[in-house]
Amino acid sequence: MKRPTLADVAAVAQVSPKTVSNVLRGRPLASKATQERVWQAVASVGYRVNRAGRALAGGGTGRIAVVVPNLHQPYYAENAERLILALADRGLTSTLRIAPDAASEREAVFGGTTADADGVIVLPHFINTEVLGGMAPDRPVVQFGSRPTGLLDTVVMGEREGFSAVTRHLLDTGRRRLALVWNATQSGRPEGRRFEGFEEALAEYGLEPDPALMAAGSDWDWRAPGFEAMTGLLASGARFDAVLCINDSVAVGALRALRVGGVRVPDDVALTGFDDTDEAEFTVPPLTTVSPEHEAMVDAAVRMMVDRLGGEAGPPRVRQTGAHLIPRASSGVPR
Amino acid sequence: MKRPTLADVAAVAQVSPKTVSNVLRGRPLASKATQERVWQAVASVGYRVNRAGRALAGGGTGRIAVVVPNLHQPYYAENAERLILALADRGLTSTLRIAPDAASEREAVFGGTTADADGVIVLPHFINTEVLGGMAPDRPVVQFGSRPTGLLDTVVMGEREGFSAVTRHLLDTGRRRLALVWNATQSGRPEGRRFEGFEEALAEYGLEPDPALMAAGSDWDWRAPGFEAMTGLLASGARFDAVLCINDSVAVGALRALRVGGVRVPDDVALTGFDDTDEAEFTVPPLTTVSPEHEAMVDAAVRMMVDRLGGEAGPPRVRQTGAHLIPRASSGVPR
DNA sequence: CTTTCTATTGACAACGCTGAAGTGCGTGCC
DNA sequence: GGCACGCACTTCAGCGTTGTCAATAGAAAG
Repeated sequence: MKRPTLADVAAVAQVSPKTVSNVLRGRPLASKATQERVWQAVASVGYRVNRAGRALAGGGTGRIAVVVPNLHQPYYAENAERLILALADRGLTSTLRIAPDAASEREAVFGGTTADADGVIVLPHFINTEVLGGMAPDRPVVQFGSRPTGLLDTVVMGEREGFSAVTRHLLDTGRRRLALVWNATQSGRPEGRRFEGFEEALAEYGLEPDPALMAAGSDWDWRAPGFEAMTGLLASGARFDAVLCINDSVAVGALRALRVGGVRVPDDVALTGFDDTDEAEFTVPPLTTVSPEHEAMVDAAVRMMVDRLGGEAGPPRVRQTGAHLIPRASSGVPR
Repeated sequence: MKRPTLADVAAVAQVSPKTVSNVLRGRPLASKATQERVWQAVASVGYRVNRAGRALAGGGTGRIAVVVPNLHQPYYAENAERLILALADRGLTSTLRIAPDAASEREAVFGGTTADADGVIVLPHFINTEVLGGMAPDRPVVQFGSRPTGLLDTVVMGEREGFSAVTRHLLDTGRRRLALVWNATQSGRPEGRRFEGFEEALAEYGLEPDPALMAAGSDWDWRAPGFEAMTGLLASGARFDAVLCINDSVAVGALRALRVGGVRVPDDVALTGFDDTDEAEFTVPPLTTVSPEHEAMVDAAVRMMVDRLGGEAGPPRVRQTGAHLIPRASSGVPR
């Protein structure tokens, strides 16, 4: 009736509970024969570990916290899903935490609200070197995306390569006046690896970014800010024949603004996003975007986590994945 | 250095650990004065309960599992977010589980994979009376959306009212040949409360559903099936002046198919969705949809959960919320 | 001035598991 | 033959919390 415990398994296998525990944890202490017997006993009584007991005794919780700022942005939802499923493949359960502001993000990474997890994978929105303030967490933390701080294991996408690829793509197809819809930054101007990729590609054509063609949405990467920024750019009277958005959601907002403004995509203006979220495939017209190689990123993040849980020491590592262009109709050649 | 325990609080407050526990759980056993003292001690040592200890001792985990089939569909991601945040408001932590198939959904509801939760809120994709097979779970389970089985507490949206409202809206604005893009059903024909709403509204105009104007996507409510179903309908040569989709994602897929087919929305054909997901606001043209009153649904679900956790007994309840039309350009009057 | 309550608090033994520290017993070595 | 050693396992105590039941004190009752 009651859920079976280690002791029940032990009784059946004719060994001590501790031995059962050792076998379950994969410790190479027991003989082959004993291991065999234990596993059979486990199966026969239908044993499943009691995580509370294990956690209390110091054996860890077997749980990884996945921390995102929200789930309504496809970028976060889709990556959270990929991470959770990948962790499950490795036998790790996960618990998702939504940290909508800087304080809760920090809390989630450094303990408080995720005390019941052995490790944390965070898709940060606020974290930066300043926020961390030199603190190092007391358990494995992997940062997924965003700028490395040097304090956490981090997986970064090929932001620079990816963005220079879209930029080149637009230049190659004859666009010359490239506008940017960015998210707000401290400095008030676009910055970061993606922007570097942009400059890099322009330079190859002997061009430079034009400040008059840059629009920043709010700090939050999302559709409405993209819409507003684009609307503002249109109202400014600036002339451009392509718009590069910092990500897909912003592009979806921008697309609508272009439509409202009577601008045809791609005939009058080409439009591109970044991230390869599902929504990009079904916009009208479908959105050209950059794939950050989701599989590779998730794989790298999970692998780093598993290694650290396995006791691997050493300074924070940074793994970089590639990025490739996904050309679609939104950046098609004008008729 | 170490995380403070009940004993530490007890020492400061000059009472036994058990009394501290009682105060923390809100038991009305201790005197006012003692309660006061305990709370101050808690604050002064910065105590936070150790959930593993509590769970082991039988005090519950204070955790609610939110179960969804996936996170890449906005409907699930957005509602999971709302639920998680609403639970947090009530002081309940949550753990999100992805159950992509019938077996894991069942497992999640009946224990196995969510043994570490005091209760479960499930946004089902597979659950039906048959799958449950008369089983009653041994802890509070609230079903969010989908068809009630009579076995679980359930929150349902105003599906019938909502769908009859969109239907009437289309009829009121002069549309007469209404097509349906549905998800696959056992019977192969559209069914369910939404369909009833459709029939009901048609009947008011002396009309009947036309089988030639019905298209079913795959079982999965998602964009690609919507695209395929719509493409098929267009290829069939059927003539229609409006398309009602079972939900927003399907509508997004259908919109693209219409566009590819050279059909103008809303000039040639009006298009509608259901669910009021974020994506509906930013399609081109923006999508007319039905809001299931998210706040009310989430509120009802959380409230039922809290009541059950509080020990409320009785047979499964069903709470129904309303639904209202959100008219947008996709169902505008043709010029 | 006992006796019986009532209100408040405490002692104790779990809960299921794991780290640390053994216990035997057979081997290999000089 | 004596001794150290390694192997295969076990014993023990305790992780932080809670339910059960006992204990204490003071008040009310007789």
